[in-house]
Amino acid sequence: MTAPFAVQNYNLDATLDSGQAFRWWRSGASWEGIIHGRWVRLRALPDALEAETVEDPGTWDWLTHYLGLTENLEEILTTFPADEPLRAAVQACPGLRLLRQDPWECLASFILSSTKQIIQIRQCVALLSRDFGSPIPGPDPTQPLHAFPTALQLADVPESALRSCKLGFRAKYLSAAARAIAGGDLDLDQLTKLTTAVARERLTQLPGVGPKIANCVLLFAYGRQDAFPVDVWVLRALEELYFPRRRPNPQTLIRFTETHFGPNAGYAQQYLFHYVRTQRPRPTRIGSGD
DNA sequence: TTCCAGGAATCAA
DNA sequence: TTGATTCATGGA
Repeated sequence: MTAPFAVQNYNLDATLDSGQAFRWWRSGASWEGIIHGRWVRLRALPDALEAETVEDPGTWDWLTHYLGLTENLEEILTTFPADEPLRAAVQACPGLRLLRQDPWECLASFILSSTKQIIQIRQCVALLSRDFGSPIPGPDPTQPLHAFPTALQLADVPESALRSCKLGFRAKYLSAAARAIAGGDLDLDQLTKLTTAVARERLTQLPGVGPKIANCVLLFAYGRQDAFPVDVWVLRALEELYFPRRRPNPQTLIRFTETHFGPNAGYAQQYLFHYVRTQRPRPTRIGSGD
């Protein structure tokens, strides 16, 4: 089943490969991934995206929602502050988008992301899905595919089995989170009704979820533009691009992110993140320079 | 305050 | 080839 979706200024490569989501594989000029338990192949066309599925999905709402196809990127960009770093970041990667992921998959993925690099996170997510996710139909019957395991499925998995997916010390965090969701202690659907601050507080009550991971979930799953995840890359971007001459303390930096970037701060964060990761050479580490 | 837990890729030496 | 670095959370 193939369908085209008209969209302007959508950078599929950058969006699917920008550390937001971890179940996408480049296949020639296309991307293959799994969204809500459905295999899908995506291809960029001029002013459109083409999607291919194995079965007739009926409605395509799950896909258009995930990809944020109704979002008006041009309008979002006009809300950015007119500063040089953001101008350069947007110019460096036009069409970069934010995805709208499933909250549980997003939360689980970022719990196991802590102190891991993107490639390792992808590996862990693949192993978890293979071992504990429900089988789903794919284009090649000899190649079994799996949905990302639900919280209910993971809640019953012994920690040792999670460790075999290379989760390391994060295994007990994922296990506890799965049990909290499966047992109803935390209702991910309810978070949509809460303010970002309160939702963040709920999320950080889970073990293994600090402010950075909570903000990733709030931004990448719930679309909260007032969630501004600060990881080592964004920290570097803020320091080098906005405060090149002094080293502000983290408090000052956080306050800066809360006010400077306007109503679409989350989008600004994504552009800065992608910019420092791809455009700029790794800074040469000079001993004890600071 | 500092260290460590798991671990695979990436660089510098 | 070896060795250092990367990643972010929580506990000792």
